[in-house]
Amino acid sequence: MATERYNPRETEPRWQRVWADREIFRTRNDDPRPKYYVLEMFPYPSGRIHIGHGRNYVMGDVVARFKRMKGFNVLHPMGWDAFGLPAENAAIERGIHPKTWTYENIAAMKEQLKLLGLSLDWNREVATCDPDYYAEQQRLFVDLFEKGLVYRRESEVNWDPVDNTVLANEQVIDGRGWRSGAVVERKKLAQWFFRITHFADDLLSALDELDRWPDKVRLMQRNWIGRSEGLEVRFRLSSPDFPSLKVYTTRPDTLYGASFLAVAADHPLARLASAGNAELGAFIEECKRGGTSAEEIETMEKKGFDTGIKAEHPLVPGWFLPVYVANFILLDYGTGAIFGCPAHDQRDLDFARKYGLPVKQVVLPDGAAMPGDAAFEGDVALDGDGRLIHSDFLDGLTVAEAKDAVAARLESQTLDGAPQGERKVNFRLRDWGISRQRYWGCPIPVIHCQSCGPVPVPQAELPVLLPDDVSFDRPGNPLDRHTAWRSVACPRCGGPARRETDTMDTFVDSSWYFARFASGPDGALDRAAVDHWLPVDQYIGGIEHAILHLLYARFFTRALESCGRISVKEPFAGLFTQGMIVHETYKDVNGKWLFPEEVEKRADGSAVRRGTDEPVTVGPPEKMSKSKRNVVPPEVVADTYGVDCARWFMLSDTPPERDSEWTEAGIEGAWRFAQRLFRQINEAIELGAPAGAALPERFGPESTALRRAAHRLAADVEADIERLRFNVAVARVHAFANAFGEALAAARSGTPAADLAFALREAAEFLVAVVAPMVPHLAEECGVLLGRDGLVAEAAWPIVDPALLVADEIVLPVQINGKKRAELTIAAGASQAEIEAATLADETVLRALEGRLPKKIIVVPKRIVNVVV
RNA sequence: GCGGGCGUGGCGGAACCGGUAGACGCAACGGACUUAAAAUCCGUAGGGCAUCGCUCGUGUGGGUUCGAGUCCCACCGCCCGCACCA
Repeated sequence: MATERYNPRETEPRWQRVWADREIFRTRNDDPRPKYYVLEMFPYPSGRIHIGHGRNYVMGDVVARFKRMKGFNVLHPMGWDAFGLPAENAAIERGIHPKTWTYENIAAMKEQLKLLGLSLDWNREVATCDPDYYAEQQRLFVDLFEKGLVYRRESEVNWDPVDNTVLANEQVIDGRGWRSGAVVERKKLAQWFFRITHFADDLLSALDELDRWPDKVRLMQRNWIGRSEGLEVRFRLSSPDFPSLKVYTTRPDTLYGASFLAVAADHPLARLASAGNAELGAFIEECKRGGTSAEEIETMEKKGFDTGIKAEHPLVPGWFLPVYVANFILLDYGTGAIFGCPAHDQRDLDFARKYGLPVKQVVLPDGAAMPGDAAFEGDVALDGDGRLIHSDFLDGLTVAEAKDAVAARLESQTLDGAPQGERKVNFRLRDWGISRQRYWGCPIPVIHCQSCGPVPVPQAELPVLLPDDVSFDRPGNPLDRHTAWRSVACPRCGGPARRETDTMDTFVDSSWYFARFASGPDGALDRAAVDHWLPVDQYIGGIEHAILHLLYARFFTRALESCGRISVKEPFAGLFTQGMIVHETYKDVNGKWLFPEEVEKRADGSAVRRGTDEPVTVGPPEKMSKSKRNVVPPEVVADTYGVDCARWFMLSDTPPERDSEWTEAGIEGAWRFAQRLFRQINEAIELGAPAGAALPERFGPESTALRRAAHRLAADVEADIERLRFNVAVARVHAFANAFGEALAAARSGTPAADLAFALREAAEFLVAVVAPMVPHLAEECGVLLGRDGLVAEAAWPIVDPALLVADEIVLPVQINGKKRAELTIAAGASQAEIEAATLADETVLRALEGRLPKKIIVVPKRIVNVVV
């Protein structure tokens, strides 16, 4: 039979039109079926997409299509995380308005995304820069403000002293501003904060319930929140102007090993001490140099400066410790002051060695020999468990007991009329600074009045729209310079006032978009709809968002709940973090990056510039990026192989959470498979029973084997998709196609009997349904061949007969002393005794035993037999 | 610096809860079909010794166990995040 080849260039656009015309992916909130909300993290509209962007959308689409087949009312929306820095950079570099640039990018990327055949409800599309989106965000801000979850305080920014502008961390390169090259300083500005720490305990404990999140993400969030139980200890100081210093520690047990105290450079004590000490003043100034990022602060050389002030040890009257200012102490964490116990903390040890401070061991690790001397010699701090030594009343106690004993002692001891110690729960998590001194973001709806202070913009006057008439010819925030926009009347007293010119962190935009998708098109949060759809059943995105975005979204959902806007507290019930698509990089003889289509691979493994003999250097696979040109545009793939092949390839081989390499060979393999599948379906229709044939009474061994394989396929792939193990699902389809191919070959040798004809037909229908979520266009085409009514996209998942999933005979591997020596074929229901008897009667086993007597036989049901001799 | 993860044939990877390591695919090689090519189909295939078979083998080194890719300890390499990139 001259079977036609599957032609994606013709069929794919046709089926996409059919889906669009019939609006089958339009989701209604009043649909009575059980809901299922699948969401991929929405993209930043950076320009054009490459095939690497498509991976997580395709994964989400497989889940969405599969859940539809399982009878769910599926919500699968898409939008644009459209505010942010790159739009302003485009404005500065190319003179194009951020709004124009952004909306042009959205239009282009939407066209490209549509090529992928995703089952999205485009009616719910939003861009966070749409006024109706950020209008609601401003209303939510005011709600949070009124709830006391928003406040203003000073906090540090990266300051470029040449451009006189605030820099993002990524704009600070080696401690210098990216444009001016000036050494960056830390500068304090009054900024707006969300009180995320209000929910710290709940954000932490609720992680236990998120059982469909990866453990690693939950662990990262736990560590980020960083709950610790410790002690605040007040030390009496020798300074009359600063009588005591409060220190937070999680290791009060090591207090007898203390050798110094240290405070942050911007601690009030540091400022006070520097008053009469120019050298210390200079050191504090030096500490302000460099950016604000923790990475920069913690990797720089640890330095300290002795203030000359002494602190009296709270447990040993007359023992005085020096007080340092140190560049690695953060004012935001704890009390901004620490005591250093060098023997039991690595950072303190490095510091003590550098400044020649004593190092006294006070914890003896379990099993270690008692040192003769309290002075500790090593370079690796002992931060593990053990028992206290050289510590007076603590000697012999465990670390935990000693912590408690010190806390009890200091709680009852007073200094200046108050307890000297106080047990305290502390969090590493800091409140969320949302102020950005930039134009292209959601304006913070606050008006500053000289007499009334900061006043939220009244609901009736919202939204505060971004003005369009701005210029980017100078560094800094154009809103600051826009006097007409800035000047307003105070909503409270009517007096002259000015608008807040900070805009919100774009993480605010992405902290509630999933709730907006659930709501209607007018932009307001629809409580009933949000409560119906949330939480998102399956959220899919990159691991790089494991902490910040996900934590902020969890916070914001709680905040909205506490304002009475919605009833849900946790936004994402299921989370999956997918890997990136990587591609080889290519450089020509001049070191210039080349696009993949400019490179030709020769049979000998060498690479040359297409159409020439110029050699090309092939680099290792890296994340697809415009700058390295190792990108593959989706149009090119769609035109040559079709998007189903691209989808199939993206789902194949590599586990979805791992990075996957895009190769020409891989996409060709997908093409071959698509053609093979199409041929097999054609052949099955020719040889198999007609549509709707009655179930035969009896099935022979061949037809039973095929039916078992088909039903097993549907059951296994269903389980694989539920667990998002797409690569395994693909492998199972391949394995089934191999079995199907054999059955078809056997059937072709004669006229198939009724039972085999039925099984062939059934297998074809199962196969098409099973691959439909992954290659939906091809499946629709096969659906037509099968004479199916209606669209495969709207069909049901195959119904599996459980009787066909159980085998009556199994093969058990037999080990002797843990090494496999034989195989035993035995009834699936055989008892332990029967298995043991059969094992010892087996010829191969007896030969391998060489007459030795079995000491023990371990039978693991349906798994393995191990004979120990 | 701190937190988290990953490491299995030539390549991508499979292996449930500690139970046959290498499923499935790619590349390769051999064969069939063809005037030829493409396409397709069939077959071979971790290393070593080699006759059934034996032996080594999941980044490295130790350990627990009847049995370890899987659990524990130490180390090496790579990747992600670190609060103003999104």
